[in-house]
Amino acid sequence: MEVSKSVIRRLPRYYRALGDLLKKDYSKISSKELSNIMGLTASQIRQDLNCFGGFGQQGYGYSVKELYQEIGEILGINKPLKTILIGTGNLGKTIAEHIEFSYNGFELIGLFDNNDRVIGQKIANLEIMDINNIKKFCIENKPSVAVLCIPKKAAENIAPILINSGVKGFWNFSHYNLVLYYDDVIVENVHLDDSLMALAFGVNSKINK
Amino acid sequence: MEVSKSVIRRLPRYYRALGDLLKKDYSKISSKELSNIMGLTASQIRQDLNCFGGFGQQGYGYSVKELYQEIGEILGINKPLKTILIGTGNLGKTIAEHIEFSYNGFELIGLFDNNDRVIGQKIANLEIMDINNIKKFCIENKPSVAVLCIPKKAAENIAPILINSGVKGFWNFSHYNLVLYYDDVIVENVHLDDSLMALAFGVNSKINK
DNA sequence: TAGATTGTTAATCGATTAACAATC
DNA sequence: TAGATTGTTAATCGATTAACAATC
Repeated sequence: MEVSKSVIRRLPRYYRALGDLLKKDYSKISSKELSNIMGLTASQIRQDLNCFGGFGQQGYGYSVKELYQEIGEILGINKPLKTILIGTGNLGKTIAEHIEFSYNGFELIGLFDNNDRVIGQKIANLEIMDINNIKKFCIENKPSVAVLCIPKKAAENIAPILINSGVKGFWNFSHYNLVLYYDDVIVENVHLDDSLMALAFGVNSKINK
Repeated sequence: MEVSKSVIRRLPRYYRALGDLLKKDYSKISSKELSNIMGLTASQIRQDLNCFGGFGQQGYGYSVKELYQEIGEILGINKPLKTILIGTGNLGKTIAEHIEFSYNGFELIGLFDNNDRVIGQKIANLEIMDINNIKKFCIENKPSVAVLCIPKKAAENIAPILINSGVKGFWNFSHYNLVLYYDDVIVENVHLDDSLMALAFGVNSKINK
C-alpha cells in the first residue's frame, strides 16, 4: 500500500522526537507518551508506524533506540544521496554552507552557477562550476537530487536537462512548479514567501477578530 | 465559518499565480484555466474562493486584477505587521538580509541576539540589539510577529516573554513546538531538515522500487 | 436568446480518531 | 495471572470532486 503524503511528512518529526528521547536516555516509550510529546493522538502514531511494520510490543510500548533506527532506515538517512546545488546567490550560498546535508541523508557533490564572476570560487569546500558543464557532470557523477536556488525561468530551462541526466528528486526553492510538467519526479517545494503570507493571514485574522 | 488550513495554504499560491497573469496582461480567467495553470481542479478553486465571497461572474469568469487585489486584501499584504527577528546567526542573518518582508505583508523593525560580539552591528539597516532589552522594546514598539532563528532551548525561554508582550504570530525556524504550549498563537513552522528528510524518503522509495 | 461559467449542494474519497481483541 | 499497550478494524470527520441549477 502507498504511504500517504501526510504520513511521510510526520516521519521526520518522529525521527527528531525519538532522537531527543534517546539523548535523554529513554529506553522505551508508549504511543500515549509520544503523543503527548508531539501533539498527536496515540492512535495516529500507531497507525503511522504500522504502515511500515509492527515495531512495538503489546503491554510494553516501543524501544526508543530501535524505533529511531527503524525510522532512520525508512527515511534512508544512512545511504547519502548524491546532490548538486544550482544557483549560488544569496539563498544558494547560505544553503550550501549551512544546511547539514549529510545529517539528513544527502551528500553535496557539486555547485553550479551561470555567473562568470563566481564560477571557480569555493563554497562549502566545493568549487562553483559553470552551469554549461552540468550535463557532462551529471553523466559522470550521477547525482540523484538537485537543489534549485534559481529563478523560475532558469528552473524551467534546467529541469529537462537534469531529469534526462537521471536526477530523480528536487529540493525546489524556485517558483517553478515541476510537478506540473514532470510527473515521474519527487519534489519538495520550499516557498518561504508562501509561508510568510500564510502567517500574515493568520495574524491578521486574529487581530481583526 | 472557519477557513481551513488547506485553503489558507493555497491562498499565497493563488496570489502568486494571479500576479503572474497580471504581468502577462490577462484581464480575465476562468476557474478551468486557472486550474490548468496551478494543477488544481476548477471545482476546488471555486470552493476556495467562495470561502471569502463571490468574486466571479457567471458565464465570464474572474477579473484577474480584481481577484488579485481581493486575495491581497484577504492575506492582509498591504497592512504591514511589525516584526522582530531573534537570533542573527547564519540563518537569521540571511533571512534578515534577503527575505522581502515588505512584499509579504511584514515590516522588520528590530533584530536581537545574545552574543556580545554581534550586538551593535548593523544588518539590513537595523542595529542588532541585546536580547535582554527585548521586553522593553516590545512594550514600546508592539511588534505582532517574531521570527525565531534560535535553538530550541532558547526559543523555549524567550517564547513566554514575547507572548506576554503581545506577540501574536511566529515564523518559527527552531524546533521548539510552540503550539504545544501556547494555544492562542499563530505559528508557521519552517523545518528545512524535515523537508529534506521527506525528500530523502521519496527519492529512496523511487530508487528502490 | 444561447453558451459559458459561476456558486453551491450532494457524493466521494481519504485521513484521523475511537474501539477493542490480541498478546506481551 | 492481571495490567498495559499494541495492532487493526470500524466509525467519524473533513476535504476534495462532481454535478447542476442559477445567471451573466
